[in-house]
Amino acid sequence: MSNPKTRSSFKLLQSQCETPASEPNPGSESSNGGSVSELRVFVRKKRGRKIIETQETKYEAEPLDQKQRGPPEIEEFGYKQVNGSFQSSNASFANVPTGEPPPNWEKVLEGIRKMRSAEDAPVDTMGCEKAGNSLPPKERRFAVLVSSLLSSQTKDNVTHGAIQRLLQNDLLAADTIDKADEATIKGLIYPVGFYTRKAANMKKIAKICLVKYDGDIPSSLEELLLLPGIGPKMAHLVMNVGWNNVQGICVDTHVHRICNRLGWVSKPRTKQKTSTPEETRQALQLWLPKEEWVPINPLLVGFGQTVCTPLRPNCGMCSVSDFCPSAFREISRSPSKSKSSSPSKKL
DNA sequence: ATCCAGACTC
DNA sequence: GAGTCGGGAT
Repeated sequence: MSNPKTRSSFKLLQSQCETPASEPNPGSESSNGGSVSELRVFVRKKRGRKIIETQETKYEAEPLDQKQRGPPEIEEFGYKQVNGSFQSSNASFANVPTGEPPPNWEKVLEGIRKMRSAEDAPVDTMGCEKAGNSLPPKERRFAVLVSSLLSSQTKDNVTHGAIQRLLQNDLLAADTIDKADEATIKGLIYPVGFYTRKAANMKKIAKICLVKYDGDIPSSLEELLLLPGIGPKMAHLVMNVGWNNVQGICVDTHVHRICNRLGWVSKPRTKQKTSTPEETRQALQLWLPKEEWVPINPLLVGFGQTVCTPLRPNCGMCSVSDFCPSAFREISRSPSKSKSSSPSKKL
């Protein structure tokens, strides 16, 4: 059956724009850009939370002060401080999986691929990057960032419409968004999910990109994570699509849920399920070969929307249920709210 | 009325 | 860890 309500943001991943690896990385330079006049950007990490403020005063950037706060929570990204400035972390990231792969994982993956292809999944082949394709690299990357921001919790066509309206109004670049009215942006991106916050985040992101990255986007994972509204999932997506640089697996709730059902991930040194997508990502990266890091997402997203659904997984139609420890075992969620003694009576 | 799904707050 | 945001689909 067709699946018209694909809300994956990962169509972005499918058609990889040709991004020369030799592209300049303005964002990876030190954060002391300097010569921008009147603007002030504080980027600071406090107990793992983002604190980002922008004001119309003087430019000044503060790198993360991890020393003062104990061990950083993103140490695995290879974050480093050198003379108070950021350093690109690509080289320091250990990307060789060393953990023990779960049994039959290759069969399971192949089985899921078959299910997905048989189902003519429409998950991809269009997307916001189309709008960006005609743009020069810097603008294209910015469009990718905005598209990612908008696409979360939003269906493809809605996201696409919003991007088109932004494009028509010349509001898909850092400088123009920075000047634009927040209410205008809000109106243009409606009805994407959480449009109010996203409009505000777009303004902040535009300002930060303008001041700190000369209108480009951050080129490292940890700097992307500092942008408001950009969390682990989107940061990895943007690294993949925007920079063609795979730093980690893009784990959303589908990947999180399915990997746990399959018994592919667990908390360190235990057999307990992971409790967050971040935890899942780290556990998965311990053993999954890197060639699979990008394709695993669109694969499991589609699978998770059609077969291995959150509420009632269709184990009966799943060809890999024999390998799945959770097959036919997931019971309906706790009927927490049903009040009346007889839940079947509805009027 | 419930579910969806990512980032963030408390 | 639970609640919040904001629509749309069911």
